[in-house]
Amino acid sequence: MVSAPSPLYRRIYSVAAQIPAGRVASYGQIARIAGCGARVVGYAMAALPAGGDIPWHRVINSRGMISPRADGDTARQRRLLEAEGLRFDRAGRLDLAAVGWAGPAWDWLEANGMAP
DNA sequence: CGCATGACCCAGG
DNA sequence: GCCTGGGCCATGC
Repeated sequence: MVSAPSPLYRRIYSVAAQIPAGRVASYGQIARIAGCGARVVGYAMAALPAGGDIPWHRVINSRGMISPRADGDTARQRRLLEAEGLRFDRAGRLDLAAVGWAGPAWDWLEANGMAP
């Protein structure tokens, strides 16, 4: 048996579950919505059960990079994101302005009716 | 209840 | 652009 996550963790998971495919959100962004510290979001992700329905791979740090995970398998997260059409630059970073959840560039496109 | 740990963030040099 | 130090706060022993 597995013990149920705390209410705070469920809020964090609930927020993460709403990130659309093809976009990413930072820990701090989720933390602000869930009402907790950014560090707690990372802690919640580390405690996430494998095989769940939470798109944990769409959660990255504020620099647009994949944070070193407890499992150490950052390559898997990168493959999952690339499978959704995301592109990493030479430094292994994503363009948050373009693919960030409600990023400025995306907002501009929507405001002008140019969003896909 | 104190202490250590951690998939973070921001400001400064 | 990189590295450093401080702040953040829940969880487990």
